[in-house]
Amino acid sequence: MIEVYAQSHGDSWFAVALVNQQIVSSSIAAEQKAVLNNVLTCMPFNEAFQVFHEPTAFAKTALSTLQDIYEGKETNTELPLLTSCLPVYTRKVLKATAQIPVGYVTSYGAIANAVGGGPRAVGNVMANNPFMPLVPCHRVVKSDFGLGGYGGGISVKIKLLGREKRGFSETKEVNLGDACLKVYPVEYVIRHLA
DNA sequence: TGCAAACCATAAC
DNA sequence: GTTATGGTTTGCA
Repeated sequence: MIEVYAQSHGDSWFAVALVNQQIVSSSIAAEQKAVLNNVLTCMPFNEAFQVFHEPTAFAKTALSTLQDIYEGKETNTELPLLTSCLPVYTRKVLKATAQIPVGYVTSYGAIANAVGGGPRAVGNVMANNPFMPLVPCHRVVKSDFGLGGYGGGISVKIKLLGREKRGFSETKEVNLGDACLKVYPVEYVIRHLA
């Protein structure tokens, strides 16, 4: 049985789907219908689910983490993501994406460089990212610092990035173990918007 | 700028 | 197997 929890805060909706204390999918969107639809379509297997209104302690933690990310806060809580049913390449991309620190962005091509494959393949993984925004796919943009897209709506991506400004000015490299990922200050993207 | 062609893993047929 | 599909990239006019 998959448990689904949804809650609104301010102008947005947050939702998570759990199966025995592990996160199967999560989402942020402007409307309740949209978040629910997101988590449900992202669920990797066909199993009965039920929507609950009283969150368990674990669900509360997950939801509040979503909210923290949405507000641009630093989050250290590591939540258990259930990725075992996803294709290997997808997992590699998600893992790399998860390493992008707050305040920085990278490009689809840069990730492709680090984990192998091509930029479009990376784009595909983002488009189907079940763990939005736990895996910060909003920090992945086009190579010219144009926005690219976002599952929760492009305006959400802009809001998120706007709140993640940390005033960094230099590019940096993140160590992925077997490879390096180049990241750029989020300011580059903001500047590109104007 | 704008457009066309190459790119690459997945899912759907 | 084969085809269709992207949250791309790059090169060239």
